[in-house]
Amino acid sequence: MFYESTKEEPVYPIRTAAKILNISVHTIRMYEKENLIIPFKKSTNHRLFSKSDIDRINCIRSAINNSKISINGIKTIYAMMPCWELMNCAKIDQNNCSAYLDHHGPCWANKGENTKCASKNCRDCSVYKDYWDCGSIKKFIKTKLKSI
Amino acid sequence: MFYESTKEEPVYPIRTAAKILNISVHTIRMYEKENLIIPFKKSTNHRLFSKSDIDRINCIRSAINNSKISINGIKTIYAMMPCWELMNCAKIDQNNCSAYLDHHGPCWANKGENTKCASKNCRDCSVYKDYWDCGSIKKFIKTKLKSI
DNA sequence: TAAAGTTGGTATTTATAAATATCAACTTTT
DNA sequence: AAAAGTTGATATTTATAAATACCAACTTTA
Repeated sequence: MFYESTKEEPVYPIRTAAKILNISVHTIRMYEKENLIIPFKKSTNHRLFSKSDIDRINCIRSAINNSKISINGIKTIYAMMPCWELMNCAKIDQNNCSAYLDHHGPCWANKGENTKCASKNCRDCSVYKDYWDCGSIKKFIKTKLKSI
Repeated sequence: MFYESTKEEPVYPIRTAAKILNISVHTIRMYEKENLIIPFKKSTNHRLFSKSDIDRINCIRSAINNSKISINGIKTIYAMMPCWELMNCAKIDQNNCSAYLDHHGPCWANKGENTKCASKNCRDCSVYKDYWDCGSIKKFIKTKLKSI
């Protein structure tokens, strides 16, 4: 019952989401292909979007249209997020993980085969859910560095 | 004498730099206007570029042309650099400094009026000189977090 | 079971970022 | 003092990222 009332509940089919966002269905699917979003998928492979997904996509569109950051730019900014700190990854995992080593995309597009993330659903991960704008990513870095 | 031999020595007039980089003079000036580069300026306001400047501009062009990151994207990535850590800024300076608070451009485009950076020439600062690609910025974050 | 909606794919359009061209005034060099 | 180069500013071109349109096959809904 609690879950039902959260912003995370996947409720909107893609067409409804597109209408809310005032964009085309295919634009949303492009964002998925580019690894900017991870929609919920039903067993039949149909996508469902939550209120939080709508917020997230609105943020992406603002980055593109207002801040004039390209999609590849957004992916690179996502790559700056110190996911290994949030997830408390072991040193050995870090060096097996292209999310740690690389800087071309978000961790959920890069996760290593043998890390603790490999078996997880990134849609439910805090790195994905809570850090999708530049401000919150920089804020995370600040907070972590403050504890040195 | 030692200085004369470094990569930092400003030696190329803008036209020469443009020829080396195989771009137009105005493209270089646009990068400066966008705060991606800080050319050395003679007393007559004419620009001079060092070997290091050439490397830096080549890196910027690769980000634009190969990685497909827009100029505003590059500026936002620069904004992720924890300059306050490298500079050991006082807490009080941090909260007066838009480089710390903002995330729309590099610190040298944002430095606060009353911080220790205000009177410095950013061209000579390590933040500007040593952290101009995504790899080195992420690496800095990694290294700093490791010492927690 | 008919209507409405979704899937992945390719092809096309559109919007605009990035780069270039042009300009008169000024500076440096030889 | 003439030639070469630079300055900032505006206007224009070009390259392409972002978004849209279209498609046949499949799924859901009522």
